Amino acid sequence: MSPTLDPASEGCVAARQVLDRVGDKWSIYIVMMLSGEPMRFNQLKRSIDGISQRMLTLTLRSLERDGLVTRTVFPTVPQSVEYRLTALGLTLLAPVKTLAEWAQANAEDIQNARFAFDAISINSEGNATAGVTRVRFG
Amino acid sequence: MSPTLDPASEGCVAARQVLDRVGDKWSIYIVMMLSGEPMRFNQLKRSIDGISQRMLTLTLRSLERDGLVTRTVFPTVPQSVEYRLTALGLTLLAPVKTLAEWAQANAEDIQNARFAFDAISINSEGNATAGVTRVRFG
DNA sequence: CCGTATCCTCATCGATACTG
DNA sequence: CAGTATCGATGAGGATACGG
Repeated sequence: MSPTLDPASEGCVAARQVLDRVGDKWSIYIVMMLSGEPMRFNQLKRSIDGISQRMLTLTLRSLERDGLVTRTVFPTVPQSVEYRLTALGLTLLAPVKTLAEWAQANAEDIQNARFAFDAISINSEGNATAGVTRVRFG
Repeated sequence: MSPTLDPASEGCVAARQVLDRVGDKWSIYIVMMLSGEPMRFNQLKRSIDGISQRMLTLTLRSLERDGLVTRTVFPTVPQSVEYRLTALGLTLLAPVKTLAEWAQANAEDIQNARFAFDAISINSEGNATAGVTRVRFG
């Protein structure tokens, strides 16, 4: 079909930009947590297992900077801060879900491929037939 | 619509798995380069600007391990090695393109949001009205 | 409650040099 | 041509402590 996409092409560059944005350790979790309702800082912190206060702050700031999330301070005592997806942030959910669906659909295949690959690696790969060293499975 | 996705839910975990797979610096470029035709090692190296021999090898191995790419050695002199997307690897192109399209559609909005955010940061953020410190733009 | 500031660790990645 | 081996720099990210 498509005749090889040049890495300098718009599509490649664009893809990498989203990945730089959302490919880090925590952004996805935060975006998905906010997909339903706005949440407060510590509420997010408790919901996302393993995230440090530092990384939650940093990731939220960066999402806010990119216009995906708004931060609203309520002058209660003690203060409370609410984070909410913007309209732009909401549109991000669709492509992310597409990605998640691909993952769920193919997780098993990938697992099998890994097992097969690792199994061969252990056997020190020896028996290549006619110069072809391809992983075979199934 | 959706009532907040738990980060431990399948969708979240799945999404992070793909991102771990394809969110690194070079995988996307390689997958997209191979989307049209199979390519040889140095051919890839020349095509992907800035990639080191080391990272090309590592990334290709990891793609091979996950069953996204096949590696075929031809016993020519000097030897040549051909990399090709598997059927599974080809299916990855669709979700990646979805992501790329989102990026292209919203790149400008994100840029504007960044400019706005950075501008406010410089002004030392001062004038919050009624406890709300939201970035406003447009 | 919602952060910021420091320190420290570990993985990632580039550069370089060397083999079949 | 297609790698592997080694080293060093950089930065992401956790732990902890403190401030508004």
